[in-house]
Amino acid sequence: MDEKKFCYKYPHPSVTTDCVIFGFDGAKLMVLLIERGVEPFKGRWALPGGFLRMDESSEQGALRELNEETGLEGAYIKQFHTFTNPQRDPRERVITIAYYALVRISDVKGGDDAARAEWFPLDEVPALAFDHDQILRMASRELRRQIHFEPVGFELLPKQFTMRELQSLYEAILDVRFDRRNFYKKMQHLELLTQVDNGSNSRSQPFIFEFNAQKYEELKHKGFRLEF
Amino acid sequence: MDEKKFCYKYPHPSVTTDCVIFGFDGAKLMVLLIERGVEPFKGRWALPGGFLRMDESSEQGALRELNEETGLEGAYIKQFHTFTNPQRDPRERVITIAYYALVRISDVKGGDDAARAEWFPLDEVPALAFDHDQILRMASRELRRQIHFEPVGFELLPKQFTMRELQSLYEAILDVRFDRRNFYKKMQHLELLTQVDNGSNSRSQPFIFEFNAQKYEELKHKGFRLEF
DNA sequence: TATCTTTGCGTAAAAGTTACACATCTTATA
DNA sequence: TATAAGATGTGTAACTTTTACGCAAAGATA
Repeated sequence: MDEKKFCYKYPHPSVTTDCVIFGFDGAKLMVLLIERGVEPFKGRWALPGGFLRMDESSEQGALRELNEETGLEGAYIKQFHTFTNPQRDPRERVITIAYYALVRISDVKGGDDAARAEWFPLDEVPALAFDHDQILRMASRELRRQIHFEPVGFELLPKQFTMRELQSLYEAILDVRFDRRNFYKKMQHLELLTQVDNGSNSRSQPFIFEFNAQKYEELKHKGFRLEF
Repeated sequence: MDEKKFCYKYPHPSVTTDCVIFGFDGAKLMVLLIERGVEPFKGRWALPGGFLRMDESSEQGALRELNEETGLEGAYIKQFHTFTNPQRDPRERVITIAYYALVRISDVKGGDDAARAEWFPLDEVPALAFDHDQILRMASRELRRQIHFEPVGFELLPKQFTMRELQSLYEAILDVRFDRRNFYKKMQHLELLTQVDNGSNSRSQPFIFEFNAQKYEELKHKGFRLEF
């Protein structure tokens, strides 16, 4: 079955989508990788991804791959760059449209694929297959940049969370430390969070918050910025 | 000559690069468009672009197209999105890797291509071919976003310029008005500009400035932000 | 000459950021 | 049980940045 029946006047590259799947375990930013079962780079860790079908957009393709790998539907994904180095795949010319996804680790189930999948702390990722190191680096940089302008962090947190959890998330992504009290006031001032009545209003039982989706959309449009 | 000799087991999309070429005429942000000479969309205005060759990266392809169209070498270009809607080209599946370029209008010569090319003010661009309206909108948005963080504006200005010209550029891109005196002080404080000795130090002969490339790189790395 | 515009510089009020202090409540520990 | 340790929500003063506007000097305009 090596029949090649799709013919063109000029050569065409193959097109794939790859996805950097970010999660947050409460302390560190994590990345989901899969172990390659075939050559080239057999046994090496790589980003999940696959070939783009002719009837789907790259976004649909990335969501499909994400679903096959994690069981998730409709997660937040963002296209951030297309990698086109002619030598990036040793077999043939392949360009890849790269996305990153923000997911809740607890929502991820084992994928359909038999491939072994594993979460790695972002700062402990081993050398990856192909140019995936480069893709991962750019994804991290773009996520950091995006989170300055859009409060996308909540995609990584459970629906309800404490101020400390939110702060830990931002500290992990931006790799900085904030003063707990100033962070608290800043967030309060942004009016992005809604306080949930958790009954017990005691001191060491921290308040529970939810993101205010309406305010989020507003800030996303008006331009939001988080700096300390 | 309809011989199709490049054959694959699975169908492959065509891959092109399109480029939104921005210029600044001293008052308005401009875009360079070309008039299509062939169907589909014959006679309509479109973004310059073309097919990606198998031995070049998309960046090389975009620079090549830019050179063919404007005669420019090594201009500033930035990849910002890849458009993959399966129906975006009525003939066949084509995905396009989109770039924007920042150029000095005065440096642009007529291109090699016989195609008619023309500068349009960004807010007076007619309906374009394919999905190029959408591509142009996203390019404008991304440029606005980028200019908040990186002082790329100087790519659009002559090497030497006055403070008022710089302010006009920022006002045109961001579509806002600044207080002349506050803009002046802010720029001074950033230390991004070098004052050129233009001999006559009189009041109504404004100072001439140049961008300080070293400081530019520094700010680009550290994270720069222009807000008023 | 008189008037207007442009430019560079100055300054005070408002807003935002930073660095802490503190009382309260819970949990851990002796 | 008493005490120490840690976490949380609130407050506040010093400092920096942003904003709004005044002003004099040098052309340009009439």
